[in-house]
Amino acid sequence: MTDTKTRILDTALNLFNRAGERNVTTNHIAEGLGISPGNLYYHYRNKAAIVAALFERYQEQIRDLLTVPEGPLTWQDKMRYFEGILESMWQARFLHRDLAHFLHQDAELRRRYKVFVQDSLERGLVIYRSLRDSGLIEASDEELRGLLVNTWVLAASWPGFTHGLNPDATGDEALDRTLLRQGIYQIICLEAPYLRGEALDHLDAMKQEFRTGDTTMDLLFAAAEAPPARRA
Amino acid sequence: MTDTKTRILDTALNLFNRAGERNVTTNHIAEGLGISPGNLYYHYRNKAAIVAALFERYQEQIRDLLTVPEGPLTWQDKMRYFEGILESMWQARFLHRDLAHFLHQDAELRRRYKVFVQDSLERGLVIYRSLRDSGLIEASDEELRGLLVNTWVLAASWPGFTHGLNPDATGDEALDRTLLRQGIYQIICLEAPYLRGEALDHLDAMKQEFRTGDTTMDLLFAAAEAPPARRA
DNA sequence: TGACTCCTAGAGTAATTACTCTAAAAATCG
DNA sequence: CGATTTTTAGAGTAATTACTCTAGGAGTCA
Repeated sequence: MTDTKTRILDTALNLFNRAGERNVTTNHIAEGLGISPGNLYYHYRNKAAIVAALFERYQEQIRDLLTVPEGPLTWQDKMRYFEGILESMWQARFLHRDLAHFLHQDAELRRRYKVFVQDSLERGLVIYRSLRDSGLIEASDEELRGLLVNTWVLAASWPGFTHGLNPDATGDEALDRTLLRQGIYQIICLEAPYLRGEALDHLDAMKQEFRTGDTTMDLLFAAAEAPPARRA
Repeated sequence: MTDTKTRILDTALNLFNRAGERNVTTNHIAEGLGISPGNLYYHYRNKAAIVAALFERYQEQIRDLLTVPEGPLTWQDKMRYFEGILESMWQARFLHRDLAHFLHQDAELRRRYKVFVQDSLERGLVIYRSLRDSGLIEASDEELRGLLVNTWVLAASWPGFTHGLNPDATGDEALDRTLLRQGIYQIICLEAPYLRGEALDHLDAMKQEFRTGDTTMDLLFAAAEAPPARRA
């Protein structure tokens, strides 16, 4: 069995995602994996240390995913990476949800987070430029920067946004995946105007693949307005 | 003097924005405007009631701002409305920051929020369509929907995002305004690819007006990478 | 002035919760 | 096996904090 230290992290992550860090006590975590509170505090100095450890784990994942091998990128490559990143962000969604509070409490975390964002954006810019070199997108450096920031904020905020709209189905794995896919669709929308060549050819298919109309869009755009003309 | 009830709201809003709702006790609020805790509880049943009242006030503001008069819109008109909306979202930034928690706790709030988002997106769609009719933007209904959702999420998340990157200067009014303006810039970036006609003519000027390069972009993109070529 | 309602004060309480402490079991090692 | 270190248990504590309760001031209207 994996060691207690990482089992604590896994359990905490689950509970945090489900109920929000604020609503999960250290006793809950201990109870959640069948150990005593004292035991938990033997492994982690305090609750903040657990959060910090989860944060570290998350950062490493993202950093790895944003490390792209040499050579020209295909559009499929890029989408594959992208799904991984969104997936990681999704798995640690409680972090972004309660980020403001963590950063408010912990100056060291603040410093590290700032570096993390800067580093991620730089790596993202490298990727986008590589895509531009491959003729898959067309945009100025300035446009790329704007796009990148928007992509980042959207990706980081999407889990919290959708969870707010549909918090009833807590732990519904299928719905979760649907909402995650819709998030990818939204980011495709973000990039769509800049796509060229092969990427443009796949755009419609991509949109088709990730749009989850009936679940999410109908959640957002209620039936009140005129339907998309076709469905009638 | 304004009545105690709204003074409580104003004080609470300030403190919540500054420190996060979680870190502001009812005693803090009372102390903040020089009344007793008991007095506060005479006016509001509990802390959640204060949040709910602020939420209500915020929703009304946004709803009003998204109610656009008849007739064709100019691009300037639209930007004017937009600034107002962003401003309102900024003033109630603690709400979006801690939204997940509030929605988690209160089923009624959840219902109202969902309706609010749907209503806002519908109103936004009306505005975008009107801009399309005026020849200021060109996009399919589907593209408009995607754009709209992204705009909403970005606008709602921007305050929390920037605050996370620079939480040291709490209450620095000048910096706050700068970050708000950068948020508008980001949304311009979002819309830019769809602009046509008169809107396109003003695009560069708009970007110029709202970009706050030295403060924010340098906050995001550290000096590590090659500078934008021009500045050297 | 007197009665009545609205508003205010502030000490006090009950419950939550992060965290501590002691001691014992389990594992590791010579 | 004996000694030492690592891991576990779980009862207990101190502090925070949302909220209550009683009692008194301040307008208002007859």
